[in-house]
Amino acid sequence: MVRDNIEAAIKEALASLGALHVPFVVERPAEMEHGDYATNAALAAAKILKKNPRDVAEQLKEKLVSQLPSTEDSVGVSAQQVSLSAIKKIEVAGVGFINFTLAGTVVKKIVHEAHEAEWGSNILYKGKTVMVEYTDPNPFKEFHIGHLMSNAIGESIARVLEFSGANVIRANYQGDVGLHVAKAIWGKQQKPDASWGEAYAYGSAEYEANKEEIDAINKKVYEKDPSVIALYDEGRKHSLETFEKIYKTLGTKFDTYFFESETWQKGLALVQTNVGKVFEESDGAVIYRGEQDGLHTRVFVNKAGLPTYEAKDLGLLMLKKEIGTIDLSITITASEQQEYLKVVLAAAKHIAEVADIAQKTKHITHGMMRFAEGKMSSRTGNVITGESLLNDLQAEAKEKMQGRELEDSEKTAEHIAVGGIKYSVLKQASGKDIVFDPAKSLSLEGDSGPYVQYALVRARAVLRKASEAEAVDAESAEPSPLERLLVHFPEVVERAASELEPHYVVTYITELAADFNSWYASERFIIDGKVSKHTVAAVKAVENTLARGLQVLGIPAPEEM
RNA sequence: GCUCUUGUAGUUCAAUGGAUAGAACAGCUCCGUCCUAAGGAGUAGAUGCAGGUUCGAUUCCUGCCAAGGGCACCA
Repeated sequence: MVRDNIEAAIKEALASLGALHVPFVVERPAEMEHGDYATNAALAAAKILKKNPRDVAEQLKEKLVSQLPSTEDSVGVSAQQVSLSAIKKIEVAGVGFINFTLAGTVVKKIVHEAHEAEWGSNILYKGKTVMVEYTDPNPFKEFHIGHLMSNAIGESIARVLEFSGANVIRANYQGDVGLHVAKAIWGKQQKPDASWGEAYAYGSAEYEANKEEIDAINKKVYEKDPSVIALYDEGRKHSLETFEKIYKTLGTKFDTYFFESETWQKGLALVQTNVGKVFEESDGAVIYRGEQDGLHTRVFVNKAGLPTYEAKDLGLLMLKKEIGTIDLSITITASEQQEYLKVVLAAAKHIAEVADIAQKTKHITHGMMRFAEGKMSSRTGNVITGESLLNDLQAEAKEKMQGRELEDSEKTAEHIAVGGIKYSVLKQASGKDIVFDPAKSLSLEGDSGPYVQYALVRARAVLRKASEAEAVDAESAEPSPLERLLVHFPEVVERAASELEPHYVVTYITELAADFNSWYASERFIIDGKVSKHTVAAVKAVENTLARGLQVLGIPAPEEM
């Protein structure tokens, strides 16, 4: 990437000025007049050297210019090997910024080769194996909106990491034992004709009145007692199959599944062998005193001797470790589990078997999805499940498309619904609550998944028409703002990968889509059956970049809409 | 009470210690025979409060205020 080359050159120039280890950034300036890249290196160095920033900037510029070849032969440079010779202009500006403007030929070259080149340096995570655990729904319960959020974030992080060269293992951890299972089974026993969802709802509602009976079932499930096993297997299978359909719609394919029915024994064993060392007994339970790490105390094994979720999570760490060498393990959950997981990981770091994997674990959280008031129709009463949300949005999308002749309007509506939800979830930095407005998420006016999808569809339509037109050579003009924006895509994804924040990609492709739409509205591409090769190349680059951007976000790209 | 997270236009979100805080929606003005107008152009509008560090703070530190999460056998 050009950016990397500039960064390396600046490092070299700084070193020759005697300023080592200066923290600086090379970024896209807010203003196009400031060039294609800008750095605060001189400002940062001036601080360390205790000199005037402008003077340092001038010196730095001199060094950089002296590194430029005297002949401006940038035409023979390929997109991957753009060197400093690709730079047309280096300027000192403002309080001491150094701005770089790329040679027009180089911008065009990068842009026009983009559709062929394997983009991205693929260096950041090259050779690294990263496990991403996300979605985590519980069999016997509904797939709710939180799972949708976890899925959207996890899938995009997985893809962004893959873009950066990582080998990603997608993992899903599901609670197939526990009280919720017992409630569902009890409900089904009482009402054999009810659906599993209704059975669970009934069991939940009746739990207090039938506590003993349901608790007994819970124990039987753990023990795989023959009296419940048939019903258990049926319900579990039904849930998992339902989930699998949703994953398919959402575009996720998991590599591995973990279940609580596999983690609890391992976790329990880990806790038991460390009582007196890591854990202590208190009031009949086994606890970890998180206060030693500035956290709080949590119960790992309850009075009855059963493992809590904490112990099960230790068992999960064991299972993850058994998969093989993992360089980074990412877990995505709702933010309400943030403090909880800190305690579990703190305890795990004291246990030899799982200390290493605990050390490598990063927790990414998402807030709750709240709904803009009064704008959500729900067919299932008060509860909006992930499924019903998808279905409602799909129906709404289909309605919006009425009058259009599409090959597969059902599929297109699905793509729009999924894109609308995912975009809404991914457009902001993770951790905060999301206010979801269904109408806005499907609207083509303004920031939305469909808006970006639509820009892509338009670009594709132009390319189709252009392929029927006569391609003519055009005078090579200076690159347009749109083309200059296209150059930055790889570094945006790389930043998303290094910070595990997909929203950078969302912001970027939205800007790109808007710029393209603006261009589209102001320009006629095909005139009298003729189209400039130049235009075709630029549109192709837009199409390619939008498609890739959506792809790393896990947002489907419809062919038409 | 302790602790974590978050406070940016009317609303929903951006901003890597830097250049004039950037978008979208809603508002107000405009653009319809043409490659998908499900679009586009323009306009107005914001950093919770008070200190501190810095050449420079939405960003870092301290205090306050406000919202949300967590704090013993649920997940």
